[in-house]
Amino acid sequence: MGPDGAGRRLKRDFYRGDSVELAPRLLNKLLVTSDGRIGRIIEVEAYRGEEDPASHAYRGPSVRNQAMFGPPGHLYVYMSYGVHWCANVVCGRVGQARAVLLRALSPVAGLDLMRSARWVAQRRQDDRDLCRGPGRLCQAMGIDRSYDGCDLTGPDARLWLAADGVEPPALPLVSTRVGISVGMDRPWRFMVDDPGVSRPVPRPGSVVAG
DNA sequence: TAAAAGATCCCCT
DNA sequence: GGGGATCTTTTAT
Repeated sequence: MGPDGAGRRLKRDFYRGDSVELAPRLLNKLLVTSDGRIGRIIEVEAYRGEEDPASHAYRGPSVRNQAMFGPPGHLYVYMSYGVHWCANVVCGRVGQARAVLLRALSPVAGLDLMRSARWVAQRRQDDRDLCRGPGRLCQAMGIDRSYDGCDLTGPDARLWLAADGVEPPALPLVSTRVGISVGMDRPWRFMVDDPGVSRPVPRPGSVVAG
């Protein structure tokens, strides 16, 4: 742990690789907010710009996906079905539109803030569901439209990633991505099997290693 | 006008 | 722990 109690903040160079290469390296890293919320990344999906029919960037730049085409180390936030926000870590080079969707965290710190951000009227209040799923993750961490395009490496960042010495799994769970109708053949979903959080279940017919 | 990188919620066993 | 209805923005046709 670093002096701020949340490991060392990742720098720009960490994000320069391709999304398929970066995604498994994000596992077990910490997602940290400036108000003390910390979660360990346990599930991600890689999206690959113009080469990936499931990517928002497949048909080129638009108002929404602008951040995906920008520099690495920034965040791309979009609204899914008018209901929930989803957060992606932009990587690769400018113009490539590579990004990794953050799908689940294991809560580490600031759980009271996460709970108050999420449980307004829900009947079922289970800490295992606090950051499980891209929508719940964003709600718990306070990520909304105002975070779209923000720099995760800037000195005044409200949100960043950190490493605390816990390495990514040597053999992560791997499967096809969730909720897409094209590009289903690509095994670009990566997971840590965290007993503290509901077990992620790869879809039938998917490739599973480890 | 229709589809979307559905997930989340409630209700049920 | 599992299944189905529902939420309502954004983009593409």
